Amino acid sequence: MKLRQLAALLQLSPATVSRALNGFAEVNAQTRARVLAAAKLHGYHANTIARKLATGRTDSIGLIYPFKPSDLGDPVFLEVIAGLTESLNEQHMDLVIISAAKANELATYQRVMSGRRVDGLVVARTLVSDPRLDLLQEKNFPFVAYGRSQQQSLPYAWFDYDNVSGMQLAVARLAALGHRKIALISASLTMNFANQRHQGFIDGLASAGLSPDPQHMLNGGLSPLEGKQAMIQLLNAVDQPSAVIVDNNIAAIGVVQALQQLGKQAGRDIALIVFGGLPSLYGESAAISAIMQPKPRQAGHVIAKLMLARLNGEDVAGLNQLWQPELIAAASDAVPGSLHG
Amino acid sequence: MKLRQLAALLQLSPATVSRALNGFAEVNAQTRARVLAAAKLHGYHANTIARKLATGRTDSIGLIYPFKPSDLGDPVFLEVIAGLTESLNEQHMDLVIISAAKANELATYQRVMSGRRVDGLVVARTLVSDPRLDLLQEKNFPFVAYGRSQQQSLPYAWFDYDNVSGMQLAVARLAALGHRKIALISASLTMNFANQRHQGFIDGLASAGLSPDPQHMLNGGLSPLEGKQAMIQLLNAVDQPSAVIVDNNIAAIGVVQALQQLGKQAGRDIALIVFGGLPSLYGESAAISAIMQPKPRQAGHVIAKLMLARLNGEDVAGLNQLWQPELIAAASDAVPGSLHG
DNA sequence: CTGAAAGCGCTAACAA
DNA sequence: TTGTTAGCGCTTTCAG
Repeated sequence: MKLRQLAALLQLSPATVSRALNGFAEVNAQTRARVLAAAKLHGYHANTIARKLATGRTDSIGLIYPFKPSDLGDPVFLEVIAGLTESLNEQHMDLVIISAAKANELATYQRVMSGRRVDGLVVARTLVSDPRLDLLQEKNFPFVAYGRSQQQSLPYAWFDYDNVSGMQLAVARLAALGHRKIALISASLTMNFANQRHQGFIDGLASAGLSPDPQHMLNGGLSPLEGKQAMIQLLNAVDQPSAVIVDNNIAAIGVVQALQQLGKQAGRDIALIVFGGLPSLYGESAAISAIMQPKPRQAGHVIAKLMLARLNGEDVAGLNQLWQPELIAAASDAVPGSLHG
Repeated sequence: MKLRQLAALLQLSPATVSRALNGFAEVNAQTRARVLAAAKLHGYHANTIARKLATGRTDSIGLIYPFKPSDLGDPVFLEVIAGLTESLNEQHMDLVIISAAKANELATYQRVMSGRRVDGLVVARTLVSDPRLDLLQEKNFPFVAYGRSQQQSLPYAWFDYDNVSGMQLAVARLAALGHRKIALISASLTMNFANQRHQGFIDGLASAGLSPDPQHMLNGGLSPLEGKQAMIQLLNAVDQPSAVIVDNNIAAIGVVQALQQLGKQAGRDIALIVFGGLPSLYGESAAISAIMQPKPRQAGHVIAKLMLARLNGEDVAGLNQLWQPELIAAASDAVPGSLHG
């Protein structure tokens, strides 16, 4: 069933039927009722593609996604996506997930933008210096960044959790417990979240009157294996820290494995705080202190809102949201630092 | 930049440019080279929407997805999706994820099919009696089921792991170790995978000369909480089983939590086998015996292949694949059943 | 309030 | 091998 047929059936022009269906005000109430009834009766739905071509909009937003186990394992990210699609669907928009190998990621952006496959893009896992954002800004293509970057001269729409303050919370807590040797296990510092958390760590130490010890700051870990290796290195160090902060929950899994393997226990032998918390599916989750990014699903809703505003032509300078992480204290950081010196 | 402009630039007709770009054989080699060079130079990419309208294809397949934590936590499912998008993207097709609340899931199917938003649909988490498959078959809309159903009179394309034989493997292993009181924790038996595993359980017991004990067959669990409750019930039962099989890895997380909480250990106090294995991120994963569904990413590739064949008009009767699960033995089932009776 | 007509940007017969 | 000409199914001016 297509529009023309429906119109013929009703003895109306396609234009009127289209207007009735799309809720234009000028249509006679009775006519509209007839049209809607007939559409329902015959199960008519407008061909999405044709409508898209006519209106110029695709009613979909894209997420270019290099599928990697580490992303899939991040429950916060997945919840954000879930919230995002929820909100988009309310607006009759789709989320199109486009997988791209890391190597040709930029080329994929080019292709998607140039082919107008989507109305806008969500950029996740931002880098400190992010060529994707440069490209999008250069082409003036609508996007919302989930996470910020540090090299953009022009404003852009973004949502982010406050990585600096979140890490400061963690350090302040440990310092208050008397810890003076606090270690940090970071993801690669080219990733913006890791870079900011790293900065927050240094800031936090400074606030506590401590100075950073390069030996206690390991980076590069965004996998369980790397986290495990880093933790083993710390535990075997001559100058062992009394507390460890892990800046991401994927590496944290390896950290916990390392503790198990060496017969150590978080909260007894060493203090541990995980940024993002252990994946909620993880059994011991409740026992590990965490800096949590609250309400990830709602964060997805907000990203959708920012996107719609951007598509609506609102000034990007106002389209930012910075949410505060929260400290969820549990047993794992309960070791007073003084026991260890 | 649109096709017409590019054509004008090259002093060619739009048709020729289109043909050159789309690899039609009749185009002069030199002409094609010129066109491709110019397209590259100007970063021309065909407008996807216009192409879609002209060809009648959307070059995308859909996955209608009720976002729930349990799905997101299932790494096998996520890997399958990853593999699916990988293969589709090779064919320049997208996977469109459309989120739908459980309540209006069927209505969403109607809307998507009628609006021709996608060329085909992947149906996941099939039910023993699945109205979605009925609807798709009735409308003759292309689809591939990930998992089977049991009420379809007509053939359809599907991919599935052999749930019956997988569960038989688990039972046979435990029986061989001397266990005579084997319990099963199942997801809802309206879900086809759970139903089939349940059947495989009964079959497996029969092969071992054992008869099923209703007290040891609990169902309804597809969440950590439900798994935990079921396990606690079994552990506190007067007639305690010496071995437990959990039919899904989400509930299994709760099962492990229950063991921890009651101070029991899998492989020492009770034998445990998990269908699907514990999520790979889970620390103790390696220690838990599992029936694994091998190569989920390749399974995604296969689903893509089946879909393309279906869109190509191949007979659905031949478009099925049944993969065999594998037993990965570990310490968790090492308790001889004879110790317990 | 409704209709006629002109596209949206591309592809695909049919001609040449 | 290339060009001409119609559409794909809808929306949207512009008239009426």
